[in-house]
Amino acid sequence: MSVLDRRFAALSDPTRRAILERLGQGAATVQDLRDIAPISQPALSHHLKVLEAADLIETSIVAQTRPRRLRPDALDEMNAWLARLQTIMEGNYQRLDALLADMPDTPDPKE
Amino acid sequence: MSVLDRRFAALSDPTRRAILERLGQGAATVQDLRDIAPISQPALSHHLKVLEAADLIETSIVAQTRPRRLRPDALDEMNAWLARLQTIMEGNYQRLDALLADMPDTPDPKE
DNA sequence: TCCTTATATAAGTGATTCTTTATATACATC
DNA sequence: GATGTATATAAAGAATCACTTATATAAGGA
Repeated sequence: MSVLDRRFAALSDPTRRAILERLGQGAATVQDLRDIAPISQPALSHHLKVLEAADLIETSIVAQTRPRRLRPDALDEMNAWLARLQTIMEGNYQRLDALLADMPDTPDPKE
Repeated sequence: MSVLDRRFAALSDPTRRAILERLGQGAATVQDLRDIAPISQPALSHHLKVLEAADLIETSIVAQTRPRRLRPDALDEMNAWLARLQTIMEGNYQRLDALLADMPDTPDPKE
């Protein structure tokens, strides 16, 4: 499973999207996130693990707490993929050329 | 499961992303898509069903064939969600930059 | 040391996903 | 009507997922 696979899969869950939106306002611990959904603490920790496996968030260590924050470049790859497909769909070749020129290599969605 | 859930989940599979990229070049039947991945015809039909349930593609009927094409507005909602999160993130980092610039001393950059 | 807080991990369960082969349905052509 | 082609659906199995409760680990404070 590629990182791109994991990222899209991670975003397919509304609880995980809510976590990301909450982290958009700044770092948060598991306790801080308890009220984003009516689930158990282990379930929440599991969602965080999924998000971290997708390289969408990162973890620091402060005493017993593990504040999570968003990775700034996390969405770039997905945005690039969506933009490329949308550009193809819209037949906007100028934008496609610009996008491809910005890319280091031709992205291959297969792994 | 919301449409947004289904869309992100649909994109988490590389075979389905390959199908979408192929459909970016125009409508295609199941037979046209056979070489997208080494899977059986029912498996391919299943992927198409997932993509259609996510409102990413639509189906027409031409004799026995069922040409699929991309739905032009399919990616808008996902783009909007990603753009919003990215905006939140960027705003957060701008605020962080401002905060660091205001500080008299270099804070501990430990992460 | 003992207790509390914060988080992770284990174990188990039910639901969902992805795949296959086999079969059914719809249409075209002969 | 019989046959071939295109696609869908059914059935079944393996793998993964999302959740639970119970427990383990790690650190802080009395």
